[in-house]
Amino acid sequence: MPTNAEIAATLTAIADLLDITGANAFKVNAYRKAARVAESEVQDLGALAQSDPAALRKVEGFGESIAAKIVELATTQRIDELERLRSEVPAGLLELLTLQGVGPKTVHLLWNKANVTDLQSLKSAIDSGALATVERMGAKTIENLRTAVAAHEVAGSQPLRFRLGQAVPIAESMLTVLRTTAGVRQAAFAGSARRGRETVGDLDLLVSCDNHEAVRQAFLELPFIERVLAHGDTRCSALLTGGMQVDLRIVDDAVFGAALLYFTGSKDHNVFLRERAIAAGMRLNEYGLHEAPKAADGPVGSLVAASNEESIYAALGLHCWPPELRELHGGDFDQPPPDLVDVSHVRSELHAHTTASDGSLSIHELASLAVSRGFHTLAITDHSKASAQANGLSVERLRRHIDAIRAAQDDFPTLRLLAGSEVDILADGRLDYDDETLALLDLVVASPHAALRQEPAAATKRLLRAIEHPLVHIIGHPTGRILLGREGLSPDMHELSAAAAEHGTALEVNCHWSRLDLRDTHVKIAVGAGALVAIDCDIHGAEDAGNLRYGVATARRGGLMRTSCVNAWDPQALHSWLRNKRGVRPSLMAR
DNA sequence: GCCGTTTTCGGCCCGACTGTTTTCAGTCG
Repeated sequence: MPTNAEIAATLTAIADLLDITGANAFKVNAYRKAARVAESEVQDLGALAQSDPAALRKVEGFGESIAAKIVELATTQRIDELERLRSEVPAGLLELLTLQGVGPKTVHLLWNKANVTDLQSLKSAIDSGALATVERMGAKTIENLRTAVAAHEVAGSQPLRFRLGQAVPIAESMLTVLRTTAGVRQAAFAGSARRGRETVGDLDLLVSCDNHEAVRQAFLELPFIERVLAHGDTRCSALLTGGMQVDLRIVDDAVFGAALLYFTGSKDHNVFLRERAIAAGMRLNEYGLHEAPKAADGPVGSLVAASNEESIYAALGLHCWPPELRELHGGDFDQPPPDLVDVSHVRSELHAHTTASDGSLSIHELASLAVSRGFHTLAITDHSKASAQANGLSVERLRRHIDAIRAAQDDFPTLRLLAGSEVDILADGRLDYDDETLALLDLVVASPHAALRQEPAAATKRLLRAIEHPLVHIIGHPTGRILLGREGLSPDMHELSAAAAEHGTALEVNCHWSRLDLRDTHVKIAVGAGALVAIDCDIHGAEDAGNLRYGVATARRGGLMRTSCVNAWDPQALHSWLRNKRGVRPSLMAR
């Protein structure tokens, strides 16, 4: 049965092939949008296609034709239309679409006028001079193709993605420099980084100022810029060392909000807002919300809103939705957004390591860090014995460690120190300490660290057993995935979330930018099931505290409200849950 | 191909930049 990711990839393949054949652009767009929907959908579309095909039609972007193709894929493992397209279009042409500056029209031209069928034949056509005889292939275009092919051979055909926690610091360091440029009023990063996506393809920087030229110059002189792709009066694009693309937009300060809204996206959200503007007799672009033109080709009417995002949403009769939720939500935007958890709500760290296992801070250093973060509770959760690579604690060492934690409590009157453990969930779901040992602890985080290539059914059973364990409070990084590195477990997240809700066990969003596990779609499932969620930095060193923002962004993308986030509770609610988690009801939770 | 507070047909977001062209096509976001 195809996964949602496989369905998305299939729909994208159809879109790419249709594009190259010169199909109607709106049709191509429909497939691309359906692919984006499939990728972020929390229902198992393959299973739905088999059990209730009619339900597919209720998903935004799936009409009669695309729903039928998903059913066809789920029941026959193939799609006739896709096979037909593949027989028609040389397979090697798809790779050309990934070249910088090369789109479907150019591929179509290369294929039909220069007999190019893959990367190799494109190189030959460039080197032999054959391309120069083709229409619209001037010297500059051919040189750009040569550069794009060379870059592609270094980077590979997968478009580069960068992890959020690596991209954001780069964006902020660039903004810090740009803010010192004369005439700069406001500066921010936008795009998928502002929406908190776990990986980003590029950086979008936005600056408002009185002097466009000065900002442009300052940008082009930034360190790490390897190649300038484009530079105009309002837009510059450059590649950084390492391959990340950075796009700078320069606008007047009066329209900063409109530009920020537009460049934050998502694409689908922009389309939604612009259509809403048209329906209301207005026009929306990056320069503001205006009254519609009097005549079809006439100038736009008077300005309605532009200086900030809130005023634009308000003028469209909408609530201002947070960037993390500006993805695909169909008609949801007419409703007020949920009261999402925020970085400022988080008042406890429930997953932290000391030098006793693989952390770099002592108990006292960790506690001081927690105090400086304004927290009321810190759980010390070093590794259990099975994590030998992380110097996991034997039962004897754990008992001494608990004593040391209890002894340190006296030095921190405003902070409640909890003696905890991050206990390995073994491959069969047993825990790495016996119940008698676990009962000594104030808090138990149970996490999978090994056997991360289990079959989904085995992984589900394994994690369910830990969720149902009465002494477990939190399931740490439930899938064990490493972004852009390791897929991790693929348990049935609906089943896990339902069990977590029933047993009062929290599922963790691990804030480290290489994990972000639970991921956004999993948080959404957990929220839908009414499960509790913990947001923890899994602190190994002081710098890890700065990752909180990434975990919170991931949780917000999943729609997590502060009432369901145990780290946002006041001390009474949190400690009451820890003592007897089954009994906790929302009335006990902090508001 | 999708969709509906202009609803089953006729729309579908819109502007910047580049390069090849003398007014525009293609790409990108």
